[in-house]
Amino acid sequence: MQQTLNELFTNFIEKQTIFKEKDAVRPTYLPDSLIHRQEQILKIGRIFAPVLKGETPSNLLIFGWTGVGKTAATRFVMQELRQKAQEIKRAVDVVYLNCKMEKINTEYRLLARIARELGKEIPVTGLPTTEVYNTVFRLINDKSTTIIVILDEIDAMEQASDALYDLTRINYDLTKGSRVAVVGISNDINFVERIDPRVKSSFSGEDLVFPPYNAPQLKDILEQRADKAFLSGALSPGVIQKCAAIAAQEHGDARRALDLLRVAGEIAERRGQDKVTEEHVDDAQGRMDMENITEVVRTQPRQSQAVLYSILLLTESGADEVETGDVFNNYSKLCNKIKMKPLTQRRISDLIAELDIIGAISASVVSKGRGGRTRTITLKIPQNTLPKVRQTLKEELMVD
DNA sequence: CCTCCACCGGAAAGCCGGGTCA
DNA sequence: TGACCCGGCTTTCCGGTGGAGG
Repeated sequence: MQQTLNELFTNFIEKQTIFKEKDAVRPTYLPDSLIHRQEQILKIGRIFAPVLKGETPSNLLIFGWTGVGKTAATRFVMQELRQKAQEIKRAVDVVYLNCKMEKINTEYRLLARIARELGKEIPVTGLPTTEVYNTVFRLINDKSTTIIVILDEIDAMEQASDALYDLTRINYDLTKGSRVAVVGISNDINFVERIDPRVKSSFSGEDLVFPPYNAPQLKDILEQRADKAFLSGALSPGVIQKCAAIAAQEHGDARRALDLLRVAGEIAERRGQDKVTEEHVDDAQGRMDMENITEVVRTQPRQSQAVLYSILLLTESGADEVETGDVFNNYSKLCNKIKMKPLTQRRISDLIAELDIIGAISASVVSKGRGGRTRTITLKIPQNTLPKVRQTLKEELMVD
């Protein structure tokens, strides 16, 4: 056993048949140059150039589907800007925050996070929000610098417009020449319509929309990355084309294209083949779909899982459309069986709505006249991943 | 045209587990 | 130690409602 494992490892190290530098086909990799985004990069640059003269730049909102280069372009510009600022000895700080991933969705958290970025630890909770604001304010004020706060996936902060307001208002109170500019990155164009008008006005003027990449553009991007990532000759002709074509159909998502290419490579590698083929791309696509879905299901709160499982059971026993009432009854029974405290129908109603948002089900309110008003629910999990999802739910809920 | 069903969904308030601070 | 704060989840309360059936 030991022998073979050892062999496996040495084999793995010595037998590099596919990848040269795998990181280059990860979406987080920032290449030396971003192709097909020159126009946007220049525009961002134009907006922030005043920073180099110590002037206040405007706030900026950037929109576009996922994987169209918003984050990459912004990070790219900031990198260059910081470099230039260093050359001419001007203080510029860039604070990059991903609101969704870091769960920054309240005033308190945003302020605390910025404070930490500026070198001051703030407890996760406990302090009055105004005190945190004052701390952040002092930090910025004393530093006499321009701080550019990048809020990626800013939609996650929708409920916390106070926080955004704070950030845009802070400039009026600063006394020692410090400045704060905000870059909001969102994949929802309607985001602006939903935010607080006070905040909206402070973002007025500058916004930038990133169009999706088309298939040829995606092909260029993949080729640029593949050059670094793969050994020469490791890709069969047509592989890149195929990844580009698939991703182009899904709103020109470069992240998706890169993931496909990387996973296809991994599959080929694991099978001990020295060439990535189109078939590997197909397999990669299937596997990614399945993994994404099961992962989402697995990481759902237990109560949500119970609701989903109830819907799944009802669907499997015939009906392809179920209603809130049915789900609730079934859910109650399930709770009884697995000894879990059942929640109210009101709450279940919300959980159903959440499951709709994450795409596991599709639910829409319909009126059935005398039959009352309810949600009509259909399961949205693809047939081929259904067994795996059911298995996952069973394990999570520990039902037999 | 009116009724009335079976929920929807907003508001407010409670509870809990995390924390600070004097 | 006790007063107080924060965020997340949940309950309680309750007014609202599209449209089939009367």
